[in-house]
Amino acid sequence: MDTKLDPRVKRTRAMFEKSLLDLMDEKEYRSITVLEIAQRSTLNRATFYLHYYDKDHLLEQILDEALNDLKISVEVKAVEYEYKSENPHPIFVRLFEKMIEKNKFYQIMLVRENNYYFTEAVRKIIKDFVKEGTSYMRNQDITYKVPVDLSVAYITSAYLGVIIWWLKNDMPYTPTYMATQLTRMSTVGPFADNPFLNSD
Amino acid sequence: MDTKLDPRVKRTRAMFEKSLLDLMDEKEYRSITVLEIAQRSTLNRATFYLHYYDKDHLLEQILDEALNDLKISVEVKAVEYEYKSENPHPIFVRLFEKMIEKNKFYQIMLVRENNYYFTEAVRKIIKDFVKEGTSYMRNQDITYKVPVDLSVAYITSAYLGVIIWWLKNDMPYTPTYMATQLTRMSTVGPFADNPFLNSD
DNA sequence: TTACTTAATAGACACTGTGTCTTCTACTTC
DNA sequence: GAAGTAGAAGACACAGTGTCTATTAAGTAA
Repeated sequence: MDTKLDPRVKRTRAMFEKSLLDLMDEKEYRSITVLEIAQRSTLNRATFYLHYYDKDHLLEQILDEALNDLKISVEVKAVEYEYKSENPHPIFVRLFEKMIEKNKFYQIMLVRENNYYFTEAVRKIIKDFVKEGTSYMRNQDITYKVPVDLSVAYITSAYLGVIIWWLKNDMPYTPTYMATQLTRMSTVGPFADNPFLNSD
Repeated sequence: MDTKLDPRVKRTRAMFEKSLLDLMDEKEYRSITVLEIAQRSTLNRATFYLHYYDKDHLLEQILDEALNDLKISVEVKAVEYEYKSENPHPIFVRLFEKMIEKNKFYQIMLVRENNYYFTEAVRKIIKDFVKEGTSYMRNQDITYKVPVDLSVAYITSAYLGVIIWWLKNDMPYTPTYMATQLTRMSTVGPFADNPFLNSD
């Protein structure tokens, strides 16, 4: 069903996708028109409507493809990981590596455009990862003082927010460093010696 | 300069503001037209352009007023606070109280519409609050293992994200409880006894 | 109260962008 | 080579924007 597509269709869609991405690199999404996308593609505006309902539909296709690509590289393929170690989870490292690989794309969607659909999809991926960690903790009979749903929302938002901060600031730290620091923040906190543990 | 406004102008602007807010309660911002706002206000469309450049400009005015209101209730008015105590910072509690007071507004802007301008302004308010806490820590000669800018981004995003989560879920916890849990999360972490501190 | 000033109305206008449709031409596939 | 489908080109009605002008209504100050 994927290979049996008319080569003209494949070519056309690829051109529309590339054009929108190029335009989004130059100006904000809101101000881009279907005519501009068509002209940039050297295709006719009517042809656009042969493939998409509207501009949003084209963007959605692009985002879905990117999300698929991200999900694949973050998939758990029999990764052995010891939660007690100081090393970050390899899947978490891969997330940062993917974002470096396609950093222009992620900067546009997560930072500049702050695209809700895409951001929430990335949040979901992070959330699933965070949930795995907390369910591991509960299996180890480690009890939470903070409600689990609240603490999952906390860590997920923190991870996502820092990733966006990191992209915005042109990725100043390596994937391994980032994954290590975030893991540290969500488990032992930011301090060298926790000053609050005595007064607890 | 505020009192010397023509009463007709005050009335007109208030009507436009109310109309847009009412409409945003019913449908998404994108789909609202200037004509609709005018009709809802029983005012003429041309009158709208006497006061605003466009729809975005009107929304900006509304958001600026709301931000001003929020900033005032979160202002540090000689609040005595002991950082070592288990009690949350009273200013932090006030933030949640304000959001309950105007919960419909905050739900629309921070959750449903996910308005970038407003969300970032709220983020800034939270960030300033977080920064105060970390600068207090540094004055106490408490050293950070995680870079400070990274840990500020982490805590700020976590706070903001949990606030949005809390609004989305119809504020299931009280302001004091929320402020307490978030303070706990950012200092001692989510666990009753931290299982990572031994292996550190 | 009157006279001056400014707001709001009502309707018209040009303009931009959308989404659809039709006819014609050019590929692709069998 | 013939049939089927994709894309081009241009026209269309429509919705919404922002501006402008002439007219009416409301506020202000002597």
